[in-house]
Amino acid sequence: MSDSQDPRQNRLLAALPDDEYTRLVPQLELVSLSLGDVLYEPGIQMHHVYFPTDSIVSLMCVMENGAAAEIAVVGNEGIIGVSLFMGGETTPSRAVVQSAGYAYRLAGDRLKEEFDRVGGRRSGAVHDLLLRYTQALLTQMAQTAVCNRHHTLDQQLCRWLLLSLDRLPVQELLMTQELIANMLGVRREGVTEAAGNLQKAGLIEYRRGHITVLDRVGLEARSCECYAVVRDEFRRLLPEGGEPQPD
Amino acid sequence: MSDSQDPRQNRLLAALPDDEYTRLVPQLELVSLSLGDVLYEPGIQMHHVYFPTDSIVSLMCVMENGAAAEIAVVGNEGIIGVSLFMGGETTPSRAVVQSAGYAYRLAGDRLKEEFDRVGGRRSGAVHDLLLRYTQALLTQMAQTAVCNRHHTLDQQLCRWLLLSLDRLPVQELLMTQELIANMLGVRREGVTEAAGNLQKAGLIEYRRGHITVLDRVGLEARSCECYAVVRDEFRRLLPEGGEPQPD
DNA sequence: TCCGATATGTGCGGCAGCGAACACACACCC
DNA sequence: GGGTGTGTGTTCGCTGCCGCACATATCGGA
Repeated sequence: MSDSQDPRQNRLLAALPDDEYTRLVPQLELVSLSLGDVLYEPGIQMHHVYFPTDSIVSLMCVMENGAAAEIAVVGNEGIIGVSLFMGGETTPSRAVVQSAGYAYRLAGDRLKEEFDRVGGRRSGAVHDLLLRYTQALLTQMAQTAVCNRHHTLDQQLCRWLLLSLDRLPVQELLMTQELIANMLGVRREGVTEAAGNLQKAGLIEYRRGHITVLDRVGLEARSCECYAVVRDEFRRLLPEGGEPQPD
Repeated sequence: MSDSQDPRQNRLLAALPDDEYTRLVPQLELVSLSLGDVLYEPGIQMHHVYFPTDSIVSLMCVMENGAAAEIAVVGNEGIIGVSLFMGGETTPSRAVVQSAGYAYRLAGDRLKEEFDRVGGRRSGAVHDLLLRYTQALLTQMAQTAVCNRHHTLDQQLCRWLLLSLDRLPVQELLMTQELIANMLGVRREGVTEAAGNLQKAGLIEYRRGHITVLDRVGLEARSCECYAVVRDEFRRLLPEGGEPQPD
């Protein structure tokens, strides 16, 4: 996994001009993230932002009674901890590692410094890039909201699989149905049924915590439009678009 | 309504330091917004941002089949058109006037100018304020997503009424059940039933497009926690908190 | 004052997802 | 290679909301 050891595996970092990038690199710290690790708790002061390379992190909204739902997913296209540069310092949501891997982390005040830097000639590449990412994040949340309202579990599962897949270098997810249910905020049995449908349709293969995607195009067809909306908006707002999809 | 003719009825404008404010004021244009007016369509280039004074605007996410859902509501605490300073220029959502009234509008490039201004001594008050507002907006969207997932229509109606009420100078809404249903992305009949429940409970009074809130505290008790989460986050992030509530 | 448009109330069958309880089956470890 | 824990499949009745169809009430203008 020497690939994950290159900060520029993260597409935000990769999109920075060389001078900004070289200024930041020495401050980046490679960290290994395990499934279930919690990067942020609601209301707790954050100290770092994270740039995933081959890990995936879910932003979850947790309610008083413990019920929860994923509101966005962040992989190598993004950053965890936008509130550190947005000015709020904390958020009411939780960040949980959904797929183990690596990320580079950076002290919040270091990022802020770079974010606020106007620079002699160049006008804040870090600043502009992070704001564009944040707008993409807004879109993802908005789409999640409307998706929760209108779409069936089958469709949402497809969307979720695709969004995760786009953020991984492989076509396989290590993920139990229980965990997926937690992310989507539904019953585990519901996921069992939906996943069974997809398997019967020959779109995925399931074996005890391993999901392999067999027919990506079929998944997209079965997914609600929310996946495409989010993907396209990321492509529009961020360099190199939503994903370096092979096909 | 001479009150609505004061830009500082809008709490973002009110929160600006005097020099920024006086620089902006001459550029502000008072506009009257009627129920149903559309300020932005998905993907269309925006030219202005809007600072509501006594109007309310809903941000809607509209799907291919026409189904829609509100993802956030903006009143005198906020601004419509964050993508103009976030860098995206457009959004995939629609902005619809939910409650008629006034707003001040400002050319996008003028706002951007002020947003990017670093200023001699002061470090971008406009910049920081708008980013904090945007973070609050993020929270509102996130909470909408989880609310759509987990809460009953009764609870959501309460939340919606309270959020709208906080953004109005009066305790009465001009709003048909049909429109509310559109906002929430549910059936009109469902709203009829939920509103009937609230009326039976003595919390509101309903008469053909007019909703009067009789027992605000009761509404809050019946609402899901989402209302309080959003309100508190606005209070935390923005000067003077979520609302100048009388009680 | 009456009419018509518009808003609201109500009743049906249907379905997706919930919550609980249980049977099975695979993987891994000793 | 046999157990044990943890994933997965399946069943039940129940509820909340949908989609449709229609009855009634209210407002505002001619």
